Amino acid sequence: MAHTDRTAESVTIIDVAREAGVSYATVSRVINNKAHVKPDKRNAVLDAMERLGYVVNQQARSLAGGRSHIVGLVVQNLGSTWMGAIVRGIDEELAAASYDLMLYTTHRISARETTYVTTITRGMADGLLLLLPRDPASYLESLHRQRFPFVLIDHQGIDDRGPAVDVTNWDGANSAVCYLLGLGHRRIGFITGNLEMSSALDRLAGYRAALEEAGIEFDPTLVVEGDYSQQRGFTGAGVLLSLPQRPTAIFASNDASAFGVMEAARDHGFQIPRDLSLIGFDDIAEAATVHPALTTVRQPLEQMGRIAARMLLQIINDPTLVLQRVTLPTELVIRQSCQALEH
Amino acid sequence: MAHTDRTAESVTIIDVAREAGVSYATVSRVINNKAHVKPDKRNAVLDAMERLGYVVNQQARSLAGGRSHIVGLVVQNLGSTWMGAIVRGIDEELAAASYDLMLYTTHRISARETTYVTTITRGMADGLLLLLPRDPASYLESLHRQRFPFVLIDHQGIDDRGPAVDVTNWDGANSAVCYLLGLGHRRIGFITGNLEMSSALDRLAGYRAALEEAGIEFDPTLVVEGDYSQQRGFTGAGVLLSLPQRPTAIFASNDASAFGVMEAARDHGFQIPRDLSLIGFDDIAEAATVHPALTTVRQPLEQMGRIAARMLLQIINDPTLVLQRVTLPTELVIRQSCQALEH
DNA sequence: TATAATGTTGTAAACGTTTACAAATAAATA
DNA sequence: TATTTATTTGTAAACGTTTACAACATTATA
Repeated sequence: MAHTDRTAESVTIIDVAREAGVSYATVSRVINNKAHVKPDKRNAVLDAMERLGYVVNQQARSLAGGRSHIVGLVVQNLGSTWMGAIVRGIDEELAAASYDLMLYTTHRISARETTYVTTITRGMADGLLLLLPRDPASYLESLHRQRFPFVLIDHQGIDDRGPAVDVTNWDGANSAVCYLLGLGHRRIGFITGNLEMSSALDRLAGYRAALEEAGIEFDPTLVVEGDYSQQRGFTGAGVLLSLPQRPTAIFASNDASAFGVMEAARDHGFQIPRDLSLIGFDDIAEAATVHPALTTVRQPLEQMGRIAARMLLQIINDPTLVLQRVTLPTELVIRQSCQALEH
Repeated sequence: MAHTDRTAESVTIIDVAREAGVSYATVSRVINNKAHVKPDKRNAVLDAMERLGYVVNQQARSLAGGRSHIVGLVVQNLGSTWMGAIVRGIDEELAAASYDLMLYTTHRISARETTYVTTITRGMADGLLLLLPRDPASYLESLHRQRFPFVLIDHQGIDDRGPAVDVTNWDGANSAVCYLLGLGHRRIGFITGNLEMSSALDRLAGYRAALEEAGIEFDPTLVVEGDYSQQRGFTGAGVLLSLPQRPTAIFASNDASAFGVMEAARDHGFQIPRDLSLIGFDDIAEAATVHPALTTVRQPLEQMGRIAARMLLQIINDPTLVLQRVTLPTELVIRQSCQALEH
């Protein structure tokens, strides 16, 4: 209420102790919710804290051996809806535990790798969330050796060992293609993601498996390499649609490239879904608002973030814990971008 | 090279001092590039640091009264290309100064406002970058009173006082509309941004001024309210295109809503630019790859981030410095989404 | 060469916490 | 009630730095 800015000159644990008439150790116990404090003293401390507008000094706390209450987030870049959703989930979960988020870009890390990771692990952060690091092998190894808490998001890890969160990429791709097959499509184009990422590989494998199951021979000309960008989706679709025997449906490895396919289709005078069926992957917000609304494979992005954060917090609180990889289910969301093939 | 992980057990300034045969104060001087250290000792320390793999403990450093080398970034959400570009600029600039980035969401701040801001200012961060906070008045005031270093990005501030970075929103909108007028358009639709933001207000004013200059009476039915989202751009364009006297051109307050206009135009069977000219604002990456490529008003997003970060660093290093608002120029980027009106 | 001025180095205290340990108090047992 | 045991509280040291100050070494000036 009225305790606005007396705080400006730094209220310490000692000020609180004096105000409450106890020792500073007792104040520390109250702050950290430790046992062995009588209810009346506890209340006195709480009151004093409120009155003085005390806030803990994290630096001092973590220097003294406690937790820093900071989690590091390693990302490539923040400019995608995809990332935004995951980070939102992470942030919500961390906020609930009053943890803060430190941002590290992979760009920086690769520069002075080991030193940088050491800097992070040396006190600055209690744990690390690695969001799709392209080639994390080297510092992953280092983190592992130092037994520093970390969780991988949407990445296979070095050997599938250790805590991670991902989704059923193979299943998702597989069911998307099965859906198209069910609609009567036989020539189904595929635009890959960035093939350095395991998610892209898994989706490709899911596509191929679905065709194989259906007894359709794999045609490499129907697969073009992309990189999860709208631009590459556009050019890839351009190639596919210019084929002598063009595909009647295209499965794009993510929504962004599917939007590129939409552009290309329009350029070629094809209407979706009448002349071409289209499926994406991710279900980012735009997928529902685009026209025609995009049929796509939903990844529970926000939930991925939440769960990863929760796992990390668990490990931080109990370092002996050995958590396994969590794989969340994908789900085919049927909208207006596909239709049955007419003969 | 070979100093991989001896670091695991925490190398301190004292270890370095022992190794180099000097006192720890000297080591501190070397680390902070202070004067009064003989070259040979300086080198001895540098060598020892390298040999031991020393990295500074930020917590201890800032507790002892130094800088934390952390800058806080306050944002609403990370899911837009727009934000991604700005943050990239910020990150690059900070990396060069070996500053780290702490992420704070406005969502969190509003919850326990003053306390939260105090927490940040009390040691955790040396300064704050405020990226488009919707209504920052209350904590802005608090920051100002505490003389805590901060820089506003793309926001007017309480009274236009204090350090900030923004762009010529009015000019940009004005020149876009002038361009359309030059092409012969007279009925020009406008889709606003989120009118709680000053940028949206400025762009609207620029639009109105251009019409007025050209002696065209302002027609309120040609202005529909949006919120910078693709979705609202779509619905807004729907309204405009269904008008008995539909506009021959639309100026959307940002690229995302312009993409919505594209969808709507297609739905109505209008082809851009033949039947409808369209201009956006921002020049995000997709603007160039979309089809037809979008004519738009470019904001130097990455540069905004860079400059804001640089200003903040300046203020941190010299708190007496009084920096003024920096307004960067926008630029009309002409692509394929507009054409001259035929009579 | 003696002295002042300047440059270099080291010692000690401080920053705000946590935590091991000791002391004091209260409760339980004989 | 005397003694043991458990609970509560306080004191002191530590975490890894920065920085004021004092001490020492060097160079410049007279």
